[in-house]
Amino acid sequence: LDMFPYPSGAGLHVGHPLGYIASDIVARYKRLKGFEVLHPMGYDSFGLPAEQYAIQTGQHPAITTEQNIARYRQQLDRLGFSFDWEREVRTSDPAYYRWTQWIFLQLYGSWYNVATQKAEDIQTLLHHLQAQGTQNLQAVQSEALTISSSEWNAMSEAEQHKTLLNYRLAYLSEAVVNWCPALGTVLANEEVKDGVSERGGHPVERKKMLQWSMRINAYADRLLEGLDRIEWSESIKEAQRNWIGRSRGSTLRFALLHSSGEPDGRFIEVFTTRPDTVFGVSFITLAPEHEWALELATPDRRQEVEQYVQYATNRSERERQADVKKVTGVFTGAFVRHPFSGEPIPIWLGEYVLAGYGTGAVMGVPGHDGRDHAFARTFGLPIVEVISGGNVEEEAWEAKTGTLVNSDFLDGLSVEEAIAAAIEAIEGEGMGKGTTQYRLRDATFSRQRYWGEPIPVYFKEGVPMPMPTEHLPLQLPSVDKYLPTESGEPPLARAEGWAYRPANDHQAFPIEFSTMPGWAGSSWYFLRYMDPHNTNAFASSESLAYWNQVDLYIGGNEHATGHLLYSRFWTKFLFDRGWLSFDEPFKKLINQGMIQGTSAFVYRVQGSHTFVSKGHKEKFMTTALHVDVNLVSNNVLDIERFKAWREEFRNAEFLLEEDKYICGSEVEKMSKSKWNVVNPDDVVAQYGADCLRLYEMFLGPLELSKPWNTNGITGVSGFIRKVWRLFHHQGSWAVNDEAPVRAELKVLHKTIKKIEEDMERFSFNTSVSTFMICVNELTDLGCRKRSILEPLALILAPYAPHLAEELWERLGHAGGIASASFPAWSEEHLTEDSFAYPVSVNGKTRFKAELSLSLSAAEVEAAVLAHPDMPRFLEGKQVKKVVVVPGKIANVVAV
RNA sequence: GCCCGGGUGGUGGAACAGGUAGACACGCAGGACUUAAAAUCCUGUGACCCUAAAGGUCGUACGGGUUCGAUUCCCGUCUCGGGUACCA
Repeated sequence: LDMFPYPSGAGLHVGHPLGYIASDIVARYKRLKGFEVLHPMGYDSFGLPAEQYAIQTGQHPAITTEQNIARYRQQLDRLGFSFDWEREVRTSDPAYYRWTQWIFLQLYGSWYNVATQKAEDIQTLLHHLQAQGTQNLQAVQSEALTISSSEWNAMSEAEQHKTLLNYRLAYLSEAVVNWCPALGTVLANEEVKDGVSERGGHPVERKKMLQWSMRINAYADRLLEGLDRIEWSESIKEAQRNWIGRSRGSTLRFALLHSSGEPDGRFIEVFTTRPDTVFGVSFITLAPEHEWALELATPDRRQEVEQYVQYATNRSERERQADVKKVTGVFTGAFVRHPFSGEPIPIWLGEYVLAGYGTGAVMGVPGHDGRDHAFARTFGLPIVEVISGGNVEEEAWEAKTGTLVNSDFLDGLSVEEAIAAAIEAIEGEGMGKGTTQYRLRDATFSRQRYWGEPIPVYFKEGVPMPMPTEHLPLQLPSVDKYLPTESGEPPLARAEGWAYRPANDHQAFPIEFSTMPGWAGSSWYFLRYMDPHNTNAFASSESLAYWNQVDLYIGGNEHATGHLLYSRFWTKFLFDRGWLSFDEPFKKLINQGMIQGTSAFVYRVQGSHTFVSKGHKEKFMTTALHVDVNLVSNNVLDIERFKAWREEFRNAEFLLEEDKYICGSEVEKMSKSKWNVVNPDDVVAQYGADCLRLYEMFLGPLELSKPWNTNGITGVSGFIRKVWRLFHHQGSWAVNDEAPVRAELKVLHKTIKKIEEDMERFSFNTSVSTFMICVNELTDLGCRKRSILEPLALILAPYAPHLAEELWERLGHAGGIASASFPAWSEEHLTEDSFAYPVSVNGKTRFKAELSLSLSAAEVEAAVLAHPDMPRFLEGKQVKKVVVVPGKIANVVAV
C-alpha cells in the first residue's frame, strides 16, 4: 500500500513515484512468488487547494479535482505501475464518504468504558445511567459528573443528549481551538507549526468555539502499547510516543488560605511528576487563564494582576512561542498552605504555565526544575535544595540521582524511593493521588470549509442529533460562493434548504455547517480497498478477514503524528466495536526519503544587467537568483535559452570563465518556486519508464533523503542496453537452446538468491547492482542461452516490467509474465570447487575459505592445516588455534 | 534543551551474523573501433612509500576499550540531518 496522494494541480515530480516504485516492485515480486497481492491506489481528494482555487475562480472544486486526478492517472500509467484500478477510491466521492460519515456516527454513538478498556455502544452507557447514574461509572469523559439515576431519569431528552456529549467519542464542546483567520477555519494541533498554519503559513490564534472533537485520548495508552507490536521505524514510533507524551506523577492539593491565615475550604490542585521534591516548593504558579486567577488577587494586588492577565491573554500563541525565554509573572497576594510543613506559600501567575495541560497550576520547585528556577531568580523567590548533588543557587538540579535532604520524612531516600514514599503519603492524607497525564489533546474535528465531508448531524432544540444512517451519504450541497457568510458562518450556511426533514414530521431541522478535516477520509481508506463497491457496509467482514492488515505501507514521514496516528485510532475503535478483527492497521511501515531538488543559481551584479560566472562572484556585490534547472546542464548555463526565458534577461550581459557561464547549485526542497522541479514525464521521454524505475531505486536506500541528479542515469541506461544485447546480436534475436555450463548456472543462481535476499530486506538499491553484475558476467561469458536468459527476464520483471514483458513475449510465452512464477535457486549450482586458500600473512595466516555449507568446522580446520602452503606461512611457528567462520575466513593464530 | 537517525574514496553508495573495507555506478585518466561524432569495448583509479617484478605502511569523523580479528559491539568527544518543546 502506498499513501494515496492529494491530487494537486502541479502534477507529479520525480520525488512522488519513489515509494510507488518500491511498492510496485514488491507487489510484482510477491505475485510472481504466488501470493495474491492487493496493490491499490486512490486519491485523498478533499482538501484546501481545490477550495482556494474555487474561491478565486468560482470553479466547483469537484471539477478541478477531477481534472487533477486525470492528470495524475496519466502520469502514473506512464511509469508502469501494476495498481488494481478497479479498486480505486476517492475520498470526495459520495459513495466513499457515505462510509466516512457512517464511521463518524458510530464514534458519535460510542463511549469508552475504562472498566472493559474498550469502546462500547452508547446504549450500554444509557442503561448504566438509568440504573445507577454515574455511580460506579468508569468512562473517559470531558469532565467528571455526578448524577444519580433519579436525576438522570428526570432529565428531558434534550438534557440527556447534552449530557451524553460528555462521554461520546465524537462530541460537540466549547473548546479552545487554533483559529486561523486568513484561512477562515480551525486547525488541528498537527496542522499548526511554530504558531502559523502548516499550509500557507498564516498566523493562528487561540479562540473558544463550539467544536466537534474526537476523544482520541481514550486510546492514549493503547496507541502507545500498540507501537511495540508493529514494524515501524524507531523515529516514527518515538515521534508518536512524544506526541502522546505520557507522564506519570501525582496530583497534589494545596489548601487555599483566607486572608486571616486560616484555610478557606478551597484547594488549588497541581500535577507533578516529581512529588519527591514537595519540600522544595517555595511558590505556586497558575496559568494566567486559570479560572481563579483574578479572584485570588488581594485588593492591593488587583490592578497589577488584571493588567498581567490582560497582557498574557492578548499575546498570540506565536508571540508566546517566539520568546519562551522571557520570564513574566505577577504575585496575586494570596497564599496556600504547604500540605506537610504547613508553611504559607505564595501564589503567582506565570505565562510559562499552560492552561491546557494538567490542572493549569504547578508547584514551583526552583531547586529542581529549570523553569521554576528561572522564575524564582527573576522574582527573588527562595530556592531550597531538597536533593543533594548540585549547586541549586547556580542551576536547577534536575537529575533523578542524589539523596533527599531538607525533606522531613523523605530525608536520606533516593529519588526513586522518595517518589514512591511521597505518593503514598499524599494518597494517605487524601491530598491527591498518583495520576498519568498525557500531552495528547482530543482532536478537533470541525472545519469551517466547503470541500470536505459534511458532518451528518442536525440540531433539534439546539441539541445535536445523529442523522439516520439510511440518509447517508449526506451530500455536499451546492453553494453560490465558497466563502464564509457575512456573519462568519461556514460556507455550508449559504446552501439553500440545508436542513433535515424527517419522513413523518413537517419540521425542518438545521444541519451542521462545518465539514470534516482532511484526515477523516484518510483514516480508513485502506479498508475500503478491500471491498470498494460495497453498498451495505464500508467493507464486508469476509473481505476484511481475507485481506486483514496492510502488510507493507510505504509513505513519507511527514504523517508521523497526523494520519498515522488517526488511522491507528480509528482502526482500534472499529476493532472495539467488532467491525474489524485487527487493531493495528499497518504491520510494517517504510518511510521513503524525500527527493530534493538541486537548484541552480546565477549571480547578478547588484544594480546591473551583468551576470557573473560562479568563479567571479566574490569580486562583485551579487544577488543570487534561482534559474530553471532545465536551462542548465553540468552547471553550465545555456545562455541563449536563458535570455529567452524571461523578458527581463533579454539584454543580459555575462562575465564568463573559460567561455562558459558556470552556475552555482544548492540542494533544496523540490518546488515550483525554486525552479528545480524535475518532471518524471521528461525522464521517461528520454530514457524510458524502466530506466526511471531502476534509477530511482539505484540512487540509494529508499529511506534516505537525497538530491535528484541524473549524473548516474547513463549507467542504468547502459545496463538496460546490455540486457537487450544479451538477447540480441546485431539487431536480431540471438537466444539459443544450448545447454548451460556450470559457470553460467552459478551466475544465474547467485543472482536469484541475492535478489530474494535483497527483497526480504527491502534493499532495492543493492538489487540493481546485483542485476548489473549478473549481466556483466553473462556478457563476459558470451551466454545467450534460453535456460539462463529466461529466468533472468523473470527476476528482472518487478524492476523493469516493460523490458521484461517484451522479452518474455519474444521468448515465445503467451499470456504475459504475470502468469509465470519466480525461479528458484539451488544450492547445487552455488558450491565452490576449491574450498580454502591462503590470502595473506600478517603475523597470523588468513585463509579464504569459500566453503560448501555441508562441511563442518572441524573438517575445515583439518583441511586448512593440511594445506600445502601452510608451512611457508607458519615460518616455523606453532599453531595456537584456528578460528573458522564457515563461508568466510579461516584465521590461523601462530606463536 | 530533549528525542531519533547519520558521519566510509573526487561523487552516490556496498559490506546482510564481528571475518579480504570501498561491491555496483558516476566522474576522471589512458587506450581500441570511427573521416568524425554518437554508441560500444578495454585498462587504471582510497592515500602514501617503494619496486624490474614484487612488496609495504596508513586508512570507515575523533579518542579510548573488548576481541585472534572492529565500518560493525562498548565508553567518551566532535559534527551533520530530522523531529519536538515553557507539557510541570
